[in-house]
Amino acid sequence: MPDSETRLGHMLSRLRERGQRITPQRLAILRILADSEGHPSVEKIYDVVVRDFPTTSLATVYKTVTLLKELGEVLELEFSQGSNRYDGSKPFPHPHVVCTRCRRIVDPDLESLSALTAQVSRQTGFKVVNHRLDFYGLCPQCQKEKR
Amino acid sequence: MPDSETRLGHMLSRLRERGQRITPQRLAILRILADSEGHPSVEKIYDVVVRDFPTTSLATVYKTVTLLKELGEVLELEFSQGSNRYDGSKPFPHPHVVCTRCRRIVDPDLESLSALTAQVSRQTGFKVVNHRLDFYGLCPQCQKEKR
DNA sequence: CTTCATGCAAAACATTTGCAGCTGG
DNA sequence: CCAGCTGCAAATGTTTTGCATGAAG
Repeated sequence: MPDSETRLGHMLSRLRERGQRITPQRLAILRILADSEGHPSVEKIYDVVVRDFPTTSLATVYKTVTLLKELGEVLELEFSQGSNRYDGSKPFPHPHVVCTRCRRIVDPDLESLSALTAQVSRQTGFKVVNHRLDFYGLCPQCQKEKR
Repeated sequence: MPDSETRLGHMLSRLRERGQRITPQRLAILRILADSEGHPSVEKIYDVVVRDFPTTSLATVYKTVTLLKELGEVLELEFSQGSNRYDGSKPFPHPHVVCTRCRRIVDPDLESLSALTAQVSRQTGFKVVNHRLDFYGLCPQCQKEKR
């Protein structure tokens, strides 16, 4: 698979065409986000990056994530309690299932919400450009645990 | 309409049956939440309550809202940037439309998501107990404004 | 070389907590 | 009375910002 067709390759060229630099730290952050199955938090990304670059700071991770957000290359899932979670592999709105116990987040396969979006637009007069659909509950593993 | 059938009346009895006190500040907070068309933030509630009770503190509002949340008598809409918003008139999950410019929040009328919820449950093995569906965009008023 | 990025520390916010004093029932 | 509430201030946790130094291109 040619580099330009991978998520990482795409992210890299988006950065380059904006004249942004590719530093080793950035590359490490991009790698993690590009195939982020786990919807990592900034802290989680940081934990992995410091292994290779011990002087890395949280601020740097925040700055890079913010940059990618502006480019639309990462999807941010906001949570007011606990930290935000990020998805760089599917940077477009899609449903999530969130375990309220262990905070695991997975992607279910669902029909698109375009019909619903159109209906909302018609009804409220809003120009709808984004949406968020989360389901909350207990993941299979947490259902087995006591309490 | 008998008191027990209003949202306010219902909230009051829920508090009483748990042995919680009805203070003047609490009553004021409950009133605002009971017919909260505007999905107010804690700050917004506070602003209104201080008019009548100038010594009121933000902490008190937070504490009362937390209490109502535990009782399931208020729905919390979490936002990591900006403050959380609360709905005491419909304290069960329902879709919202959020203006990304002025932060106005309105309730569209949509079919229930029970079919979707069941599908998610089946597919992921999660025990789904809650959901959140937000649409983001510009409200009619903000579409008219420049920029 | 000249931006732009990094990394530290401090600031900014929303929210929570500890605790002395107050008050509803 | 007295358990529960209030209000102040301090603490918390996440994210942002300022700025001097460093490195990518």
